[in-house]
Amino acid sequence: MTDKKQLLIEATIDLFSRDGFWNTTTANIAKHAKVGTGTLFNYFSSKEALTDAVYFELKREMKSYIQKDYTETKDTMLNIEHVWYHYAHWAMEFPVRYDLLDQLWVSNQVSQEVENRLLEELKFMHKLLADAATKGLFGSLPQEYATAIMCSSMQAMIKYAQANNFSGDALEQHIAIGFSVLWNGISSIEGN
Amino acid sequence: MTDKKQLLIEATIDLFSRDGFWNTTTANIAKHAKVGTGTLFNYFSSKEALTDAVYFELKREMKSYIQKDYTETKDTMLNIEHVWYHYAHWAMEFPVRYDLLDQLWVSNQVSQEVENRLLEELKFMHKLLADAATKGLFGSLPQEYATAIMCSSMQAMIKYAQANNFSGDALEQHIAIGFSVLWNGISSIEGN
DNA sequence: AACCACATTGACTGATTAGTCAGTCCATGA
DNA sequence: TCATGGACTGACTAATCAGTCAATGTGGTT
Repeated sequence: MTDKKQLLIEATIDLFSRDGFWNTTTANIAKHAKVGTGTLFNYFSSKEALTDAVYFELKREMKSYIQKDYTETKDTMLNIEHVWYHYAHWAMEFPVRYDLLDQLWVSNQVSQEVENRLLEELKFMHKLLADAATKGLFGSLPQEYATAIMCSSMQAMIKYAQANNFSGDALEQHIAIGFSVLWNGISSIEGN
Repeated sequence: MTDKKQLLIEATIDLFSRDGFWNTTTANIAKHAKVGTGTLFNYFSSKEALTDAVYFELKREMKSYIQKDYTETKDTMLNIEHVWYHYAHWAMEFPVRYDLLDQLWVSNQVSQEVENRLLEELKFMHKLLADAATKGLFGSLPQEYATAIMCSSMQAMIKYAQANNFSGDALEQHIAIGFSVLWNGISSIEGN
């Protein structure tokens, strides 16, 4: 990854997360990266391509952070809890990056092609969910629905933690409680 | 409410939900409402004012739908369940409106002034949550966090129902299961 | 008919934007 | 010292948009 390319991605992260995709001009991104506007288009063919690159970079970083210290155990719940903890910590450590990831995910700025490439990249997380479903940890809930509930619970948990500036023990406890609410909720549903 | 005003709001709902706020031009809205572009600005001082009006209208409709057949009981959980059911049914009956409400809520297109006016309008729902917190139904969870979890669970439940085109008994069951997951999760947390 | 008040219109404007391109700069090597 | 190629630049362009306004249409009153 070129120096300038990384500079442009960092500038984009800053401006997108601060002003949003639609209020950020390519000229401004170049200015913040301290390069000419033309340079941006040497590295990225369009604003969309730049957005894709930013999204990919953020998800890749998030994945690396989660996989750090990750060793799969036989207890699938523990594995999922690991992901829950590390995702939350990543979000609290890099709030700007987390907010932008959330923003790009909710809006539809990211191309299908990048989403597909990320399926490959994040395979271990999908495998985790498939394991849980196979083992009956989701009761009668379809795997996709259980996953959706997990994602939205995570979002709510992190947002509240950010809003209240949790750190240290208070943060740890909040993350743990959030996981309990989720897991107790899901496992309260009986299988067929 | 004038005829043309309502026409413009309906056109805006259609186009915003289909193409998004940023890809919808005022000229296009006017065209879809079959009025001149100038007319739009006779009724709404700006695109932002129009957006505010749309958001207010949608929330007002949603509230009316929920309050239909609503009689407060002493069992706060039942009251909340009523809201859960009716909100879900509103979303399934008016998916375009629900999607747009969600979109406007996530993005920051709506002015603070309208949000404040809506606090008044939706007071009965906030009272419901305050009651639940007072009665200890949220255990040791702060009311704001419990509320956030409810909102995100609702979002996930509705999105899944829409994606799978649930209707009839399947829909009823899905809504009920969604509430169980939420409520069992929340009430699994002990009070202090 | 004549008049008026006001609703409606759409061509127009000024501002803004993604993307271009002719030219500059500079490191390398002969 | 000069030539070469490619990285870099920012003024520029074509397109787009929110919002304006002078002209036109309309319904009511005398």
